[in-house]
Order: sequence, then structure tokens, then C-alpha cells
Amino acid sequence: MTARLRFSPAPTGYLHVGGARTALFNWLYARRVGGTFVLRIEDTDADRSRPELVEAIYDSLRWLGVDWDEEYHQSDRFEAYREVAQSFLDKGLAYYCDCSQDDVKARVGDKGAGYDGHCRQRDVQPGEGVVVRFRTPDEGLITWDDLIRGRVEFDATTLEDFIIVRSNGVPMFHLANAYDDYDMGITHVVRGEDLVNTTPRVILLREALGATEHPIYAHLPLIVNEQRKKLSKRRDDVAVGDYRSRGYLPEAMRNYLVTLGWGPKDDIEIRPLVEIIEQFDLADINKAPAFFDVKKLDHFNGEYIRELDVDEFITQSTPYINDAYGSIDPALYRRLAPFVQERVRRFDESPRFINWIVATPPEPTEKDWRKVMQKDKVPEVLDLVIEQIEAAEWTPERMSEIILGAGEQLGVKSQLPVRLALTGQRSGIPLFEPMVELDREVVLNRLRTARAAL
RNA sequence: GCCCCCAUCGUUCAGCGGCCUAGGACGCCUGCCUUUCACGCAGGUAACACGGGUUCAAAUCCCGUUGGGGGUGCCA
Repeated sequence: MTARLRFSPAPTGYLHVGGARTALFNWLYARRVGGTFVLRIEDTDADRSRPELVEAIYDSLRWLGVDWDEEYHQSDRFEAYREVAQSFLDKGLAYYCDCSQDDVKARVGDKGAGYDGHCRQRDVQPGEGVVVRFRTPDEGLITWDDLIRGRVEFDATTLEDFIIVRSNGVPMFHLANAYDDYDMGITHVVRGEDLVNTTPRVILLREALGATEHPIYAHLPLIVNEQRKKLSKRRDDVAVGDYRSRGYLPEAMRNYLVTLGWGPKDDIEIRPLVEIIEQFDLADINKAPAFFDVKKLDHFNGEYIRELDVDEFITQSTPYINDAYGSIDPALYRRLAPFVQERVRRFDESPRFINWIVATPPEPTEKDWRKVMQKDKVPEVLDLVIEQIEAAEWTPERMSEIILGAGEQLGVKSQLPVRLALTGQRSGIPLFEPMVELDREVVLNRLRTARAAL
């Protein structure tokens, strides 16, 4: 039998890195074993689901290179869910209940064990404010062998009679989810650990459906923030789309995500996707939650950026450049880009490196000024450089000779003061090649201004 | 409250009873390269939460403690 896996997001928000990793692990495994990867949009809650978010989820998934073989929307399948609910009703596996949430709370208290089974024998008829509840067993053990967690057991007495159809007639997620996995022949369910507690319900529902076998479950450890809490779309900055627009490469994101909860046997973390697919196995995923470390992501991204062809780097970084400076001369950027590519970890860092060429350089910080300009012989260096530059041949070679020569002549290091005068910063791309992109007068002006400020 | 889960360097992955004086990566620090920065290279820093067992032998197995997390919706 060929493996069938699915990613089933609810379109109630943008795809965040946790969901992306879940999708990725499902996809990786499907690709690894030559199985089928299904995308199923779980939009049973019309109040919270938004169609435009479905588009956003597609975008993020595609960006990451996660492609799907089949696609379903639960909102298209309500009829089937209602039929299932009706058949449960007919068989006595489910019953109508007209208790309001307040009624239940009044009987069992605030922190009680959920619903108390009040309507089990009351023979409530369908109508306004009436839900359908699934009759859970009063005793017994519900168990499964989780690929990641090992054997998991739940005592049936801890399970309440949960709702499968809302009072507005719309099926609840458990029902839709259980039926779809059954109907679609899903063989491996790989999802976040926050869903372990719902697994017993799903198993019960499947059995009611007549399933004799269950999929293999694998509950992934959560991705957490620095406070070690589950990532939240509201609190944490985690939308995949945001990383995309900040200038992360999908390859880097994908590669980094895969190292959260899993690692290749040979310890080589940054590697081509095909090799990851070859090595990936659900059984090797660990149980402990993992912190999403942007610093490490940045490192991965930097590695991937440096591996790019210059042309590719240019096309990818140009939008950020144009965004910062308006449209700049492509030929100029082509000359500068190789220097930038070696230094950035994200595309959105690119503009900063050429600010002194295409715009006004920033004011040096006081600290930088002190550390660089209040050194011995700095006035002499600047004077010498200004003097020689006035009539020099305008080539990088000459610039190098003049600037470095001044230092040699005076017995000090001369690049830093010139750099600070010209760029306003102590660090950045090389000086000599880029500076001849500037007009001689601009260079002299910056030099003279700095000299005057000493 | 109740149910469930987790626990190796700051972070992440490795380790699945002896190969561990615990390894890789990120971060951080040092040096080399370079008259900037970055890259690269060479080093360094730093962890088995605690307490009991089991065993000839435990980071690895068992129990407890502590700490952390998830769930507990007519959300998914």
C-alpha cells in the first residue's frame, strides 16, 4: 500500500513556521517513500476561516517548495459529514443535546470534566440550540503506538461526550477530520503535539465509522519561542510570508526548519534537499520542543546566499535596493553586488552596504569617530590623501596606492580614517573599487569635511 | 483542578548500557588571513536538572522529585 500523508491547516491565520514545519515533515516523508501528499483545508468554522488566507497558505507552501498531489476543502464536504453524523445518530452512537454551555457549567462547575452526559437518555429532538454529541465509552483504554512518542494511553473515563455537530448544523473538526482521514485513506498522520489529546476522539470516531485499522500517528514536538511557549501568531513574529519578505531564501528556511526536531545522521546540517529526503525518517524525530532560533536561520541563509550566482544574487537583492534608494543604475549595482553578496545574511541587509555610493553616507557615530579619528597622524593622513587625490588618475589601483601609501609614508594604518570620512562607517564593502564610482569632487568634499572636523 | 507530554552546552542536533576524559552546528571569545568588515582557516568557552534504584558497568533502563510545556471550546 502506498503511503498517504496530509497537511490540514485551518485558514484562520497565515502559515507560521510551526505549520510550515509540520507540512514539510509530512511532505518530506511522502516524497521519501514515494507516497502521496494531500493538502486539506480544514475550513469548517466559517466564522474564523477566511478565503484569502487559503491563498496565503498556498503561497507560503509553494514558496517553500512543498507541492501537493491532491487538494480538498472541508467546506465542500459538509454533506458527507452530516450523513456520518446521522448514521451515528441512527445507530445510537451519538445523541442530541440541548444543554447550553451555561447549563453544563452550572452542573459540573468551572473546572469540571467537561460535559456530564446529561442528555444521553433524555431523547432530545433536533431543533434550535441542539447539538449532536458523540457517546464515548464509559470505560476502557484507548491506545496507539505513536511513531515519535511510543505507546500512548488514554483512559476512556477522562473523555467527555464531545460535540460532533454544532447547533447551527455545521460539523465540528473532530468529525470532519476523522472522517476525511478515513475516507481519503490517510496512512500517516503527522501533526503537532498540541493535538495528542484529540487523538483518542478521532480513534473512537474512526471505529464508529467501521475502521478496523488506524493510521500511524506521529506527534511532532512543538516549536517554541524564547519563553518556551508554543508559538502564537499574535505574540510571535512567525509568519512564513514575513520571512520571505525580509529576504530569506526558501531553501534556507526549509533547511533550517528540518533541523528542528530532527537531524541528519552524519551531522551535516546544511545540505541539498535531495539528501535530506534520502535521510529523513519520522521515527528519528525527537520529543522535546525546539526553539526557533533566528540567529541560526540567518547563518543558514547567509550560506545559501553566498552559494548563489552573482546574477541570481542581483535579481533577488535588487528589489530591496530599489526599495531603499529608488531605481539605481543596474550597471553600477552589478559592479557593487559581488561585494555585497559576501557580506549579507539576508537580502534586506543589502542596501546598507552601498548607502555611501548611491546616497548620502550616515553621520559617523561618536564612538566610531573617537576610535578612528582621534588616532595619531590622522590629520596628516587625510591631508596627504586629499592632496594626491586632487589630480590622481581615477582608478582603484591609484586609490589604493594613494591611501595605503599615505599610511606607509607616515607609519600608521590609513584605511580606516579615509573609510570613515567616505562612508561614515567603520566596516563595509572594500573601499578602492567602489569609491571611484563617486565623482572626484564628492570624494574630496567628504575628505575635506572630515579633515575640518578634526 | 483534571488529563497528557518533555528534560544533554545559551540554542539546536548526536548519543539508544561499556567506543563519552559526551560529539557536530549556531552563538560567544581568541588567533591567523586582510591596512575595514565579511568570508575562510586554527583554537577556545560551555551540558548529561536532582535524588534513589537496576547492573560488573547508566547521559542511556526503572521510580520519585523539581522544573518546563501542551490540552481541558458549539476553534483547529
